[in-house]
Amino acid sequence: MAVSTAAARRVAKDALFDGFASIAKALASGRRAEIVELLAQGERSVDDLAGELGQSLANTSHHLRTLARAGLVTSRRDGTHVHYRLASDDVLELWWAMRTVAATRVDRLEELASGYLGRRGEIETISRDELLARVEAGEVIVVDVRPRAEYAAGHLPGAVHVPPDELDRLDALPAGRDVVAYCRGPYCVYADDAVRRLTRAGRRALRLEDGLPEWRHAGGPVTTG
Amino acid sequence: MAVSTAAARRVAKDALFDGFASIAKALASGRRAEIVELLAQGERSVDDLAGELGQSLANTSHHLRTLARAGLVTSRRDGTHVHYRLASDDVLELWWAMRTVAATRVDRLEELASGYLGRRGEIETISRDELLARVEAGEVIVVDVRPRAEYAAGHLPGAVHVPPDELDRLDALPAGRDVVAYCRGPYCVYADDAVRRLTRAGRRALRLEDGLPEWRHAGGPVTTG
DNA sequence: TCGATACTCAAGTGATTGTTTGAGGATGAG
DNA sequence: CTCATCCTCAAACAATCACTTGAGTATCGA
Repeated sequence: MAVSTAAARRVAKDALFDGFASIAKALASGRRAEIVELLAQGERSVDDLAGELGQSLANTSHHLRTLARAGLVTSRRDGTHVHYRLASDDVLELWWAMRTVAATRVDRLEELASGYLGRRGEIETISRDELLARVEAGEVIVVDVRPRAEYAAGHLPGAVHVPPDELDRLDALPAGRDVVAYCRGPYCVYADDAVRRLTRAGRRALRLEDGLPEWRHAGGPVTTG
Repeated sequence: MAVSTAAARRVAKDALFDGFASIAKALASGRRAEIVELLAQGERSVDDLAGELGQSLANTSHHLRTLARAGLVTSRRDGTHVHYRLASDDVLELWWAMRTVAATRVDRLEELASGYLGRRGEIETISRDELLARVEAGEVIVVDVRPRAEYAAGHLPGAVHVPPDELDRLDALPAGRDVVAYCRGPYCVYADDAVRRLTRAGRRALRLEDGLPEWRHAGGPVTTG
C-alpha cells in the first residue's frame, strides 16, 4: 500500500513536471523562438510571419499551432486572415529570461550573435534612462527603423520612422543632433544597420540598448498610429 | 549579391535563434525540469539525483550532461562523487518564469498539480512577509520538512527540522503556537503532508507559499549547517 | 456560384531524442 | 596491487519532431 502510493506519486510527479516541460518544448525550436520575438512587436498574420521567417506557410502554421497548444499564443480571425499574438506578458518575460540565460551561459552565443549582427564593438549604445533624459533635453533625434506595421502598432513618442527598406532616408535627417536608432530588440539588425550607415556618413549615431517591447514593458511612453 | 547577403543573414539568424532555443531544449524534458527543481535546493551527486528521480544512474547522468552542455549546470568532483549544481541564479529565474507561464497558460496544469499534491483547498498558506512578521513576534513555530542534506545546505533561522521520513516527530512539537511548514517550493508535497497531519491532529498549521530557494532569492535570512 | 486568398490538416520522410544495456574510466580503501 | 563504488560513454531501439507535399476548409469579392 505504501509502495503503491509512492509509485502513484512518482507517476503524478512525472506528469506534473512533464506539464512544466511542455512550455519549454514549445520554445525548443529556433523557428518558434523567432516567432515569439516577432510577436513581441505585436500581432501578425500567418503568412506575414511565414515571409519574415523564410518558412513555408504550412510549416509556419504548424509551429503556430504548437505554440497555441502550449498556451503561449492566441489567435483571432479577421476575414481570411488569422492573426496570432502572445498570450500574456508572462510569455514575454519567459522569452527574455531564456535570452538572458543563453547570453551568459551558452559559449557559442556571442559568436552566433556577431555572425548575424556583425561586429558590434564599434556601435555605441544608450540605456533607456539616458535616452529619456536626452529626449527631454531635446538633444537627440530618435529613429524607429522597424517595418511599417510594427511602427504603427506602437513607437516612441516623437520617433521618426525610417523603415528598413528605405534606409537612404536617414541621409535626409536634419543635422546638428545625435541620432538614436532602435528596433525590435537587442538581437535585431535594423538599428545596427542604421547606426553603421549614419556613422559612415560622418554623423554621431547610437543604438538604444534594447527594443520597443522592452521599452514598453519597462513603462516607457509609447504612441500608436 | 544582395540576394546572397540576405540568404546569409537568414542562415545566421536561424543559427542565432537555434542558440536561444538550445536553452529551452535543455529544459524540454520533465525529468530535467525535476533535476533543476532539486538542484535549486543545492548541489547533489548523480546517484543521489537518480534515486530521487526514480531513474537509472546512466539516464540521470545523460540528462545532467545535457543540462551541462547547455550551460545550465556545472559539476565538481569530490572523490568518487560528482556533484552538480545550477550554473547561476539566472537559471533559477528562468525555471521560475517557466513554472509561472505553465501555471497560468497550461489548461491541464491545475489538474496535474492536484494529482500530485492532492486537493489544496483546505491548506492555508502564508506569504514571506507575513511569516517574517509573525516569526519576529514569536507567534509561530517554523518547520523545515525537507531531507537532511537540504536542511543542512540552508534553512530559515530557528526552523525546526523534521525530515519527511520522520513526520511523526511533528506530534512532539510544543503546543500553543501555530505551525508554519515549508519545503522545496510551491510544487513540493512535503509541507502539504506536514500541514495535513498537524491539522488532522487538531493543530493550526499553515504552509509557506513557496520554498527555501524563493525565500533565499528574495533576500530572506538563511542559516546553514 | 466561382475563383482567389489564407490557412489548416494528414501523410510521409529523415533527423533527433529518451531510455536501456553493457562496457569502460576514475577514484579511494584495503 | 585488487576490488568496489561512482560515474560516463557507446550502441541500439522506439518514439517524437521538423519540414515538405498535396489536399481540404473558410472567407471574401465578383
